[in-house]
Amino acid sequence: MPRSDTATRAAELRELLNRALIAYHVDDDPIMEDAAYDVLYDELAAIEAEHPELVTPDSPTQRVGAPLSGQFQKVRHLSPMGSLEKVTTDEAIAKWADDVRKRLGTDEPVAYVLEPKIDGSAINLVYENGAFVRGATRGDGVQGEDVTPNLRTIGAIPLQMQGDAPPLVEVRGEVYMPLSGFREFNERLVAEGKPTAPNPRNASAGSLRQKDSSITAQRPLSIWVYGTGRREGLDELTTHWETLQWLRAHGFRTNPLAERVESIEEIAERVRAWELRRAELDYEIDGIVIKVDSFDQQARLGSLHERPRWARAFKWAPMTAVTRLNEILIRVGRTGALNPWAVLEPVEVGGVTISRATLHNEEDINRKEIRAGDDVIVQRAGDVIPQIVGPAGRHRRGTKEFRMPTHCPLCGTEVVKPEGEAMHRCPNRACPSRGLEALINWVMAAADIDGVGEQSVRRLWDLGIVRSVPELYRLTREQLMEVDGYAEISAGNAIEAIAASKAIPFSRVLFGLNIPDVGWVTGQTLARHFGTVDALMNATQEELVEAEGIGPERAEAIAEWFRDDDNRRLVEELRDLGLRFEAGEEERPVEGPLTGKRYVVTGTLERFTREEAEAALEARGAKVSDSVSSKTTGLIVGEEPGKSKLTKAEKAGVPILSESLLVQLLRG
DNA sequence: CCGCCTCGAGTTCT
DNA sequence: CTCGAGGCGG
Repeated sequence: MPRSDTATRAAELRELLNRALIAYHVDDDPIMEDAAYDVLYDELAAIEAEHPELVTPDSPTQRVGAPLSGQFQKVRHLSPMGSLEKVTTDEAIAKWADDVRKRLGTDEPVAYVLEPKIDGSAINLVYENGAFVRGATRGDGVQGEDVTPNLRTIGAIPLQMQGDAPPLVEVRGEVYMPLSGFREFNERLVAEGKPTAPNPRNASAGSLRQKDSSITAQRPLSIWVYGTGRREGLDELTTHWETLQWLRAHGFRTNPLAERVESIEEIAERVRAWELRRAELDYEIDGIVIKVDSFDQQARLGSLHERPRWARAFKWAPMTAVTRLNEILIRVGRTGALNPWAVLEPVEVGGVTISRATLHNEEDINRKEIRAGDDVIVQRAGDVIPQIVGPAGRHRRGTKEFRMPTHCPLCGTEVVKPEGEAMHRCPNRACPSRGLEALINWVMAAADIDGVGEQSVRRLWDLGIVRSVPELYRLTREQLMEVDGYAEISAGNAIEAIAASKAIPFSRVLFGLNIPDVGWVTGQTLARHFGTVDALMNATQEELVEAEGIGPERAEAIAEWFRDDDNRRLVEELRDLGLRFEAGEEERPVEGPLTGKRYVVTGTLERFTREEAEAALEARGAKVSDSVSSKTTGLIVGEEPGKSKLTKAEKAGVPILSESLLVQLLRG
């Protein structure tokens, strides 16, 4: 082949391959198969090997260079890469927009551009006459590290700009690792026995700082370009939105989700829409960047402390975080169940600081490979209660699988774990933890005594003053005043509240006795069915099964509890103290306009507390339960409702009622 | 015997 | 709120 023809062919191939790269990475619309690309790439590489003088800097074969020896060079950005002021609430956005309007004049229209805030590495790319000459990390904003060889390996970064090129332009973007690529990358690391990367941001930042660009070339990196720094000869661009279009037209990968809005109200609405869409993306975004569109307005707004007044970064409170699990402790519940919980290095998740989390049971802990001493991922997804998802990355050296203690940490009794059950239990009925937890349950839940809190109960227990429910009712004001925090008046009030709680209905007394499997509802069932404690105490298993919701298992557990002499003595003691052991008014089923209906209440109501609303419904004969099923008549929804209840109601076709409808319902 | 439903129990933070 | 498990109807 004559030399000139070879040169023509090389140029053709270069042009075609570069176009294919843009189609694949930028337009997301491939123009050739991977295999075809490889064939053409090999052809070009062969020509270049034979005619080194035909190699050009923008040739796709030139994306991987020689390994770097020594440190990365520091380079000054031509114009500084500022940082954005953060906002986390709708109100803060509104306040900012207000400030913008005031500074620009209240009747001047302002348009905003919203873009996803990519969680990756901020990068500055310098193009001279259309050629990519240098790229650097953000660094401190003034100077960063020159990582040009590594950036050249990223297919989505054009080595030569498309179309007319200005003499000089700095192009800014965020290099990131797509989630799909991140998963594969970590799988490869696992296969090679290497430590995995904790998150995509670390993986991309680490990839950019490789000394050998052939390693970076193997990493699944991409870029979203979002603007320019210094630019020469681009005076025709007068808005940010136009700049994004221009960048895209010149072969840069701009994010298709970017939007231009003309009112501040739309911003709040878009922010919410994106929060929902966020989980579907193949990359992580931690917020939304909001910019005033017009360059003229941007210039007039200026900056404050190096931060532009014309832009804000809206950030969602992260719903997961990584922190150290310091210790796994055991708490023994009122039924003797051993409950492991994690002591965490305090960390902020979803706007609140988390320092502890429950870990359910041994099997669950080890299935998730949770170990004391490791860094773990803490999550607060949708719900309020934090959970530990698993270890963040590799186990630290020396951390060991969790083992439930073989003996109760409080009384030393050997722990049992019945076949097929998930929970370990301390079988000692006299275990101090059970007595204490039972007392707390009485004060906080069953009798719900005002003026005495969990901490006071614990202190009374520790001081040895109150170690049982009867002792609580024999407590004197003088004794209570030995506890910190109680003066004459508060102690007197508390003693009165304790005495008043003797009047709680029979069903609540039953709940407070700590009979296994007897809670709020079963207490009520038993009170109604048997009427008196004597009838209940002497009931056989067969008689117990007659009651609604009591099967053989519960019947046996209840009968066994009442066979125990200590328990029978407790009942007698409480009866002598004046507690109620006969069903009264409260236990009589209410007949009313809403008899036979079942409601569930979720969220915060304006005119009542949840308890008041539930009591009002029950007073009219309705049954209030706490989970939605197809049998639910209606779900009453207040502010900030539980999402799972709403979706379940929608699925089951259960009507959703507002507070005003509830009021109408109560009126009849 | 399976699947739905309900109950019990343990729980986090401000 | 969520999980585990008993109750119970199909």
